[in-house]
Amino acid sequence: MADTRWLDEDEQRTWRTFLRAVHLLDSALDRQLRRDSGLPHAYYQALVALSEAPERALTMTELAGLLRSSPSRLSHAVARLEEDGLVRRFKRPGDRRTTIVSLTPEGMEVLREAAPGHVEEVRRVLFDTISREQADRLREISEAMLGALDPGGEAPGRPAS
Amino acid sequence: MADTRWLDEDEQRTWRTFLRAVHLLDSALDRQLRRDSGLPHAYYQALVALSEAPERALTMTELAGLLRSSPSRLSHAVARLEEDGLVRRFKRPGDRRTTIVSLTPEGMEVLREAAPGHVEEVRRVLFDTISREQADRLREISEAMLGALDPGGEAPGRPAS
DNA sequence: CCGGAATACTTGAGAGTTCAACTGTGTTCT
DNA sequence: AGAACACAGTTGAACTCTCAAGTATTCCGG
Repeated sequence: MADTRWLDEDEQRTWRTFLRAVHLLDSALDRQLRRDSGLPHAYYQALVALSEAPERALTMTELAGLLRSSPSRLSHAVARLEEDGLVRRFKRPGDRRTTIVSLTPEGMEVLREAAPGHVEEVRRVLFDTISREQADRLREISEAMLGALDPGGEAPGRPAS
Repeated sequence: MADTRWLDEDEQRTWRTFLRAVHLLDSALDRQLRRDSGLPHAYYQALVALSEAPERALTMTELAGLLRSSPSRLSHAVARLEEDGLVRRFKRPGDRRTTIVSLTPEGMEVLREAAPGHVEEVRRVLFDTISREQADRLREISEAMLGALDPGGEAPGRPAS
């Protein structure tokens, strides 16, 4: 660890502006989802991932992988979602280690009800405030970040937010 | 609330890529800071804000404003920082409502020790992975987001990260 | 085919965040 | 002056996330 390569003034401003934007964006989304559907954003994302999976079911490990979540975090989350009846958990036949999580009809319903408001919020805080071209740049930048942060990670999938 | 303006495929990919990048970036920073200094990122930011203030002191309200933090969150945070001896709290003479938080020498020292590693991490996850030009674009995009998220918010300050 | 490593989670404790309610102080209006 | 209101912060409970351990299976080398 030699001398620190401090941030120059431009980098400082960029960094702080970015941090603040991300912080506010995250809070806005989380608050909107909690208010309108009772789910934190992270839990909502879990339901989305399940809804797009074949059979609307995934193993804990698969789901954790998609969400970049620790096993522990996911375990707690799924426990809560199961209590609420939004997902169901059962063992995979033939492998008693593996737990399969599947989205229940109730979970799907909660998702259907939450989605429109969520998408509106995503537009409000992001896509309505930047141009199409800026969005393209943002994606490139995000992909570059993922290079360092998520080596070997596939690009996220396509379907419904 | 008329028909939902769903995200098109490009927007979906951008959104998900961005979300994932931000999530990983945040975790990386938080983990690095907790490991190396025992402070969560939010607490570190509070110390930074104080260190840059005149007299290294701010009122709770001022600090909450700079950090875009709720009064409650800040109150809990400052309570913890005070227990650790990194900040001190006292009432403003002449206004018994107002609490002033000031950075202690110990707090300043913790900051000094944490800063280099933190900056390295910021470089690693952001500035080393994108070009100078992308950084400029990122700042513009972040500023645009802040237009919707933080109406009437001044641009963040300049000094040390 | 047996013992050690790897896999797939789960659990519990400790922190941090949120939300709603509450306390104590200034301000304002009449 | 007095009532109503606004302001500045704090508190407690519920919840979520993290980290370290622990449990239960399955895989693998000798």
